[in-house]
Amino acid sequence: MLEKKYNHQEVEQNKYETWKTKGYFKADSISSKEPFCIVIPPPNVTGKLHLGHAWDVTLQDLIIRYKRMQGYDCLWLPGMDHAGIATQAKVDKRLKENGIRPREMSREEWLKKAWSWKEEYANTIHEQWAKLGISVDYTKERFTLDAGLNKAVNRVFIDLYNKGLIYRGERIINWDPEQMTALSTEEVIYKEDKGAFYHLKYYIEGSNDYLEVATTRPETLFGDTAVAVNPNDKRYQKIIGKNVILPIVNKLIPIIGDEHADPEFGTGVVKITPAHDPNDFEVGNRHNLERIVVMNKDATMNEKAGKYCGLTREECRKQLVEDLKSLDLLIKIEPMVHSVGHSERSDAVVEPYLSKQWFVKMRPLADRVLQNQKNKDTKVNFVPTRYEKIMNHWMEITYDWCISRQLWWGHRIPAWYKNEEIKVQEDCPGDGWIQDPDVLDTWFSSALWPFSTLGWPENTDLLKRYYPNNVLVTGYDIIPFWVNRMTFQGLEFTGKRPFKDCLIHGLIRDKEGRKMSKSLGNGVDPMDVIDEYGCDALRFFLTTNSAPGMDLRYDEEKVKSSWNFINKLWNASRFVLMNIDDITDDKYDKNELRIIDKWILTKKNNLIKSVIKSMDKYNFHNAGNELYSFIWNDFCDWYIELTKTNMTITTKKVLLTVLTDILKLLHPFMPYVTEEIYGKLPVKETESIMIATYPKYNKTEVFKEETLKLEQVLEDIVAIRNLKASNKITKQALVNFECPDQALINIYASQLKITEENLCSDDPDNMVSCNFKSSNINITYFFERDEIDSKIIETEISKLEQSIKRRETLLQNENYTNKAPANIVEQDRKKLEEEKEKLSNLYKQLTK
RNA sequence: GGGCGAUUAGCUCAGUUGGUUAGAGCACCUGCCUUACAAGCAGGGGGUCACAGGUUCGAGUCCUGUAUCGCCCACCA
Repeated sequence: MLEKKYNHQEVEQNKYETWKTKGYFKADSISSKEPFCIVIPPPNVTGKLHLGHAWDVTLQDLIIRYKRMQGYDCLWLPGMDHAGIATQAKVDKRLKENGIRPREMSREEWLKKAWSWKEEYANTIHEQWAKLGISVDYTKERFTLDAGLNKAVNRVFIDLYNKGLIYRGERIINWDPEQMTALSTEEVIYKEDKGAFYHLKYYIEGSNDYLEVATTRPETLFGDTAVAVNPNDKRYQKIIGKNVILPIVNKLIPIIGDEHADPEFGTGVVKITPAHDPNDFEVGNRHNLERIVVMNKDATMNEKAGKYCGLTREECRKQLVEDLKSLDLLIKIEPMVHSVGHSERSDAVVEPYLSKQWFVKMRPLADRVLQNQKNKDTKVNFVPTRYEKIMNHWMEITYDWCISRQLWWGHRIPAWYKNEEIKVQEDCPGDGWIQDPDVLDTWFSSALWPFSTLGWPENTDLLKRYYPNNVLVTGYDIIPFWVNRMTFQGLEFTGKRPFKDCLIHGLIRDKEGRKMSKSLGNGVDPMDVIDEYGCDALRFFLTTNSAPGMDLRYDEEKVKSSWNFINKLWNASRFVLMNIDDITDDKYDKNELRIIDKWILTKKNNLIKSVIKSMDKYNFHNAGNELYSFIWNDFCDWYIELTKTNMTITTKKVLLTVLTDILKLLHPFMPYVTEEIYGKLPVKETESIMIATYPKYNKTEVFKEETLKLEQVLEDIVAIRNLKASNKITKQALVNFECPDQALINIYASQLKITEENLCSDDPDNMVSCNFKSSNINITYFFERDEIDSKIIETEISKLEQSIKRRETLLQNENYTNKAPANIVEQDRKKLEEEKEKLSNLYKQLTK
């Protein structure tokens, strides 16, 4: 027998290990079953999982458990991401805390430390996955840096290189001076910073005139190789071709005409620093300008900066501005707010930096995606669909992807150098060849995740069976980094989309709607929530409190409310189990079904139909809310109450049937408690609910007529209770039933607590009669006159009268009756009749 | 500058292809320890669906515009 109160800690103990050892999580590859595959978005091995991860994996577990119960052969493939730059930063930080300078270690030694870090955090993540109850197939687990995936990465790199889609070149890239590596544009976060516009004098050669040049970055002037004006700008047209004297440096640089200079902006004169600005780089290309790098890799000034050599960018700017001022070359400093790029990981101000890096040529790859998205049978289907636009837009504007990183933690670039020669291949070409020391952007390997984890480039059985994946579940913030790149790599290397559907969820926010972050300290550890309320309560909260694609506010009250719901389920199950211990099978005799049984069976089947519909559309909040209201309102508040007075053997079997289906429908939402209760059922099809079959709509269990009849009875009961409550009637009234069906009379009597003494056959004198009539039942309540407040009845009457009037006008409107669908009009007619009937009963109550 | 989303009950959110008196949870009010559950039961109150137009027999839902908040992308010499 169940304990009186739901105890999540006890319920959730040991079950995960049992499921795992029984092999329930494993894909079975049985060819008669239809395959269904999800690959987990691999969490970074940089730390613990947060609430966002919990949400993400819970959604996937929900889908997988649902599909598994529906008879699919489900592979949910787990794994983790080495997270190059993020992990390297963490490992370095730890080494520094222990007084070790990471860059002074040998690469091999450092990698040993990194791998042991990986082991440590992988263990934590495994423990957390277990606590979240997720049914991933651990026998297929992968890591982005393991040998198989490395093979895939090399293959893709080499192949793209041979196709001319990967090249090495000197470009302006985003440089993180703290991590001392190149970044992709996606890894740069622009923030509004307070800066200034420094207006400087660039004297024109052989003249006392100067050009007023405005810049936010005076320290880069050492790299200036021209100043540009717009060729159409009348103010400056005449001086194009002349030279100016570069302040401090005192060398001559040309004045050039270039469209890049916007006459409307600033002074209309712009200094050109091709090695430190992407636009200037382009200008430099057009005018064949020299590119002078003025900084070292740590963003300190180099020898080109003369006496400022060795200073940081910031120090240099400060001193330089002082010096310009004293030389009367500074006109003014205009404070301004402008957006400045910061490194996503280190938060360092990113330096646009001329450097030799590897790039993926994006245009052809992106075009292929755009083309494919036009075909509804082969495109990636986003849920909600609006996110498809985000991907398409990215594909339209994307430019070449810088993929080399000056890091140690990652896939080594398969390129070899000997003097000026380059060979791109997996193995060392021979003596004297040196491999590129750099590694690839983490996302280069993550982009292959949907197929590399299945054994690609080998044409494995797994790949054939589970690719394309059925659905990918991730947050909208990851679309540019990951979803987009998986899509073009999938198309390029497998010829297919990586997944059919892409279910997008939002971000978890705190109760005030703020993003959860370390700096705000408003993060919530999912493990703490699980300790306090249980995994099932957390899961139910996460899956039923937002629509697809929307953000979710974490609200402890709602987790509590989920717990309460589970407790309700627990107690309802307790009631059922207390009453069915003599049951040996659940096959009820259809001829023995009473109206209440038929009603609940009908409702249950409608529920099944509607839950499946919602689940298939990823509308989990709908499915969950429907289950909630069925269980609480229909099953507990009505059916269980109705069974109490007359518990037949058939009713017991119906109780068991309905409870079993409820547990199965709820299992994807709350695996533990459903398993616990299922285990206590006297009759069940399988040893675990995980491998039981998902309920199906059964039309032989649907009884429309009886259901309607009982619904009316229940409505009456509510109306009578309401009448008694609003009139504060405490004395038991006299009641007269005119009804051929004793079963219905019993229902009224039990729910309204009417005993034999209250029954009367004649109209008593001096009492107010209240009539409730539904189908062929006529109930008359007799109350003491002073117990009935006529004002309450009058309000009722006026409400009804208004409604009747409204409906009559509507039905007289020919536009409406002609154009509206017949069933809608019919419904209105019916309602009107009902209202009129009700009204006449109310009049009787008033007049008698 | 371009795009997207939100705006519905005191709070947090749902609301299917337009269908006519708009739902839930929490909170609130009244009455109950009724043998599964007081973390509960029974009953109840509460909304000009941001605003202004339009289409329609009918609009929370579709169209146009406005406002406020939030996000994404681009630019910012």
